Amino acid sequence: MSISRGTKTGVNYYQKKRFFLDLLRKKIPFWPRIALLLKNIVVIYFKICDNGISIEIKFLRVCVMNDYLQLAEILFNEELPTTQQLEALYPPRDLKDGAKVTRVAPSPTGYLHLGTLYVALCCKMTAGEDGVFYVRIEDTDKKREIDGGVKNIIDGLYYFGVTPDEGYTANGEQGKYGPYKQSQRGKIYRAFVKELVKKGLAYPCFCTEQDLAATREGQESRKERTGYYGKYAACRNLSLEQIKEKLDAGQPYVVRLRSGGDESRKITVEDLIKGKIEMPQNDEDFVILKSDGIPTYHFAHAVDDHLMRTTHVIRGDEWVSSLPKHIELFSALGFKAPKYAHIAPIMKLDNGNKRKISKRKDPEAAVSYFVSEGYPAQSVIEYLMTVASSEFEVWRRQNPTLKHADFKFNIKKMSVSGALFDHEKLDDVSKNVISKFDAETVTEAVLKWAKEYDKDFYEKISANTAFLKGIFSIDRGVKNPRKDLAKWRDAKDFTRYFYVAPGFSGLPEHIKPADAVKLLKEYIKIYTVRDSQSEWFEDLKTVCPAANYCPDTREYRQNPQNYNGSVGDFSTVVRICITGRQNSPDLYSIMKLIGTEESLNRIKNVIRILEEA
RNA sequence: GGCCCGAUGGUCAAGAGGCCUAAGACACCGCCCUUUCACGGCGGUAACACGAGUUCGAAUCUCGUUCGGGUCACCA
Repeated sequence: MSISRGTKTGVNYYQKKRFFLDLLRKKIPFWPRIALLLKNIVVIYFKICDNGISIEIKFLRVCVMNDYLQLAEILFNEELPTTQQLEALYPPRDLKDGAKVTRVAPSPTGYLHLGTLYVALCCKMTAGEDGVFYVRIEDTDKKREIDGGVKNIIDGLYYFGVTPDEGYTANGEQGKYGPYKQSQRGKIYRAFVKELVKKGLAYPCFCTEQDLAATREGQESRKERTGYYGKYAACRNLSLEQIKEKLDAGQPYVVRLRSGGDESRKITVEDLIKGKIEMPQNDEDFVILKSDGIPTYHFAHAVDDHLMRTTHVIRGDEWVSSLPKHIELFSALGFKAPKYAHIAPIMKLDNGNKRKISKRKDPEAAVSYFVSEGYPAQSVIEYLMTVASSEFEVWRRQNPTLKHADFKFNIKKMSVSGALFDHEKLDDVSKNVISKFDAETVTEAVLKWAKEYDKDFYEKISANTAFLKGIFSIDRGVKNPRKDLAKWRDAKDFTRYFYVAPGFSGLPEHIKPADAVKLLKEYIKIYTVRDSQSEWFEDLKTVCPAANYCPDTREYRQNPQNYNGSVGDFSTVVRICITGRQNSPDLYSIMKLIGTEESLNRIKNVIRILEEA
């Protein structure tokens, strides 16, 4: 991070320039101007005697200070810590060299957003073992705040294992850099605003909404850049008397930064993800303290991230455009700016156009969606990791058993533009995750999910959990497990035929119903539960000749013309009888699990249907 | 509209002037394995937005066009 004009002293380039311009433009009334000049002379004299450098710097401070000092006292007539005290209260962190301090700063306006989770994950991965990842609550907009908003967010973060080291945690506030809720940091913000006012870097503005709308309209009709800057900054040069008058009249006001920026000059920011970003300097006198005394995001960001000693500000890239404001703020406050990393948002396809995933339109925007669908937390995190880093998947294949946190995450390698949310990919990732779970884990998870999100299903499966576990034990725990389940909600359909006999939806075309009937009739005569799958299969083979089906698949493949079908086809018929589908886990296990009687009933039922047809 | 940013298959992406006849993953299709269903293995379809320039040589650097995204509040 760098700024095109360095600031070596307490007073920056903007201030110097502004003072001279104001002087030249005669914005300062006549007598004070003379007074200023007189004082000026003295200072200049001093400075020349001293060391002869930075004459104008000292003079600004001395001359205008009186009014500003008074203003500050009037505006902030309360006991406030000094900024020096605050600096001492929140000293630089004692961490290993190169350790990173990151944070996620959600506002409690609803549920946890997928984007917030994503950013939080990147923050936590960046902080790693040595660093600190903390949660700060940005509740500076009281209008949008909702009840339980903070809890929603923290619970969500914990559910997905993106647990903070500091700030808002499950155990309440933790850490020495708090409070971590902006609504509780009023004095801190006001202390810094006061300091700014003292330096002439901030001033009260009494413009009403209507005033602002009017200037905006004027600007628009003249095709000028809109905003509160330069000559449009109506309250910028109010005299102390004028301000007092309005204050006495009880007019509400905001505090604005007195910007020293020049729109024709550029700032350069080295973003960790996007690289070099060049933008015009900020020249807007934007609001730093709202009329309710609460700071805006911009101001809170500068103060909090400085005081909380954040080293890496990782946030959504919708913030890129306010970077000039933040840079100027850090400079005005005399803070060292943190490193920035702006993450591209997760997008959605909407009518062929990409757009940011939206709370209103997309169920996936709320992480609660993934919870209610029954995606294991780990699946969502794994998926988010694949989006965050293209190297993650390769690493995962090489290290199937390690935790995602062991992956060496490099935020610099993140994609510059937004990725489309890919449901199919999520399902694939999740199937892999679930396929590695053991039966016990799956059973418990499904039970837990169903209890919360599908009562009927829960009633059904909780009656006999051993049976349920039996279902999930089939083909599980082997070297290459099946991948039937992407989410717990899938379990309902997946387990359905274990509980109720399936409907009959027909045979594949190449199997003649008459043949099927012959085979099945023979089969029910001999069916009995066997001790092994191979014995079970032998039974199928034994029945085959009844309809001239070939018991040997290889032989059948070589001479299909000699047969009506193969033992493979017959097993499909049985599968359809038992499960109602052509695709299921190991049939032998299923039949064993549902029991001989039920198996025979299902087969008999299909025989009847086929004969009636 | 101003200001920023971006553009490689349907999707996510590797790619840093010659290793590019452009990797890998998802999806799709085919084959193999297999006692069925799967799992797995192998293979296939499919991309450098367009136009100039720089260069012996461009997916890669520059400019322009087009398209896409973000942002322009007393919201974060």
